[in-house]
This record gives sequence, structure tokens and C-alpha cells, in this order.
Amino acid sequence: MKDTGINATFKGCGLKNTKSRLAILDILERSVQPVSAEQIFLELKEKNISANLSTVYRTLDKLTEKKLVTKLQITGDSRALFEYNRMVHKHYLICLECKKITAIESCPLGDYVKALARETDYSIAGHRLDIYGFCPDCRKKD
Amino acid sequence: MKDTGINATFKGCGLKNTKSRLAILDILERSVQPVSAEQIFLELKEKNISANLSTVYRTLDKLTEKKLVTKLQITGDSRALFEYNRMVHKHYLICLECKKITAIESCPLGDYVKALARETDYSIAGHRLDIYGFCPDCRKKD
DNA sequence: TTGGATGCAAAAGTTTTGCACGGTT
DNA sequence: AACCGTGCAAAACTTTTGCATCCAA
Repeated sequence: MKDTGINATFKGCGLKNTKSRLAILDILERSVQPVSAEQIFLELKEKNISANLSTVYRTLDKLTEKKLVTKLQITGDSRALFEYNRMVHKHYLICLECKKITAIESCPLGDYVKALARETDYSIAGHRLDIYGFCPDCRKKD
Repeated sequence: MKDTGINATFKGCGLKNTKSRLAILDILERSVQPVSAEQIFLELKEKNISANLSTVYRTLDKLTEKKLVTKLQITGDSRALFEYNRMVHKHYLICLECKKITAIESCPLGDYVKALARETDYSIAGHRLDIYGFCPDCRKKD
């Protein structure tokens, strides 16, 4: 079998090519929203791919470590979310009503961060911007 | 005894005036950095004010609900931090080395948020901006 | 063959809750 | 007196870990 993109990706970063690992990355890649470990676990179950929840966590750790996946803490309710890393700098727009998370790829902070580095003498490594509000659908309902 | 500021605050929001509650708000008010429930619990113990950890959590809940205190999730390690709410819009600069958290009261997002509301048709309720980097002290050490 | 991956069960860490009792208003 | 707040213990919830076994390379 010729290497698919994902297989090649795994090989390239020294991860073994297992069924559940492939399935987990596949779920992440297809997902339009960040997902929790538990959601992945349940989705695997639906697909009749039995994988233990610890395996899911361990896999997510590995994938995060290899930068294939990004770990987010934006729920407020103390559980982490994960999303496939498309190597794009992004921010999130979160609907407080339906909890929908939308990525925003524009970033208004370039110059600000440079100025802040000068002012504070920090070296700035990154930033996180989450914006909260109510999406058009939820606004209509109220 | 005449009402102090805090006593008046409690009365104003319908909270009873108990020893541990006063002490918890006092700790928060004096703290230069956001603190965790556990830190508060330990600080109370040092002051020989015995308060159960559940009480600390319950009090923090109440204070957060009454907007006297703000709950933050910026550690990355899944525990919440709390800080006295001085009614100032702020962002955080977090040192990745020593974990020091510095508040930044300037906000570069006013116009951006307005434009985003127009573009997305969301009504924007708020935002959160955390900036990560290395503080001057830690930069020197490396 | 060998080291990484997995399942299972147990533990760890944080936060919440039920219930009886105690303190503030 | 009424109700809110508290202590204690147990539970809930998310995530991690130890260990034996299994599987991909």
C-alpha cells in the first residue's frame, strides 16, 4: 500500500501507525469544531472502533506533542478541546448560547504585540484571543 | 461597628457577613496575582482561619456570581484562578517560565470587535486576550 | 525481536454536592 | 425563628499512570 498523507505524517514523526490512532486523527481532521477527548471516544465507539479512553488521551498527547493537533481550553467548564492543526494562526468566536465555535483567521494583534514587547521588555511567544457573543441564529431566537 | 467598604458590599448583594467570607475577599483584594482556590485555602490556614475547601469554592462561586470576583482559566493546567474584580477591562501577560501573570489594562481590540460584529452578524459580548512570553527576569537567566 | 501502543483498573487532581449542624440577620 | 453558610464525607468529573499484554516495524 502506498503511503497516504496521514501514514506519511505518522512515519515522518516517529509514531506507529495503528488503527485507533489513524481513526482519531481522521476524526479530528474531519471535524469542523474542536472536540473533547470524550467526544472522540464516543465517535470511535459509533464506528465500532473500540479504543479505551486512556488511549484517546494518550494519542491526543502524542499528536499535540508532534504539533499535528492543538489543545485548547476555551470551554470555561474545565475540559480540554482538540483540533487538527492546519498551521494557521487563528482565534475563536464562541456563541454563548449554542456554544458553537467558529475560527477566525484574521488577527488584529501583530503591531500591538510588537509594541507590547518593546514596552514590557518581554519576549512574546504567542497569544490567545477568544471572542464571546451570540451568533446570528441564536439572536433570532431571542 | 460601622460598615466598612466590604461589609457594605456584602450587605448590598445579599450575602451574609461571615468570618471566612470576609477573609477570602480580603485575600483576593490584597493579592497582586490571580489565585487558586487551594492557595486561598492555604493562606487562610496560615492565618488560623479554619475554612473548609468546599467553603472556599462555595464562597468563590458566590463572589463570582455577584461579580465581586472574576474567574479565570489561563493556567493551561486545568485549575481555575480567581481575582478581585476592580471593574477594569484587562488582559494578561503570562511568563511561560516563572508563570508570573501581569495584567495589561490597555486593549487594542475596540475597533476590531466592532468590525467583527458587522462582518459576522454576531452580537459581541466580550473577549479574552492572553499573551504568552518570557519576562525580563527569566530572559536574563537564559 | 523490540520498543512503542493498548486495555484495564486504579489513582490523582480539581470541583461539586448531600446532609446535618451552626451562625447571622 | 428563618435562612443562609459551613464542615465533613462522599461523589463527580476529567485526566494520568502502572502494569501486563499486544502489535507494528
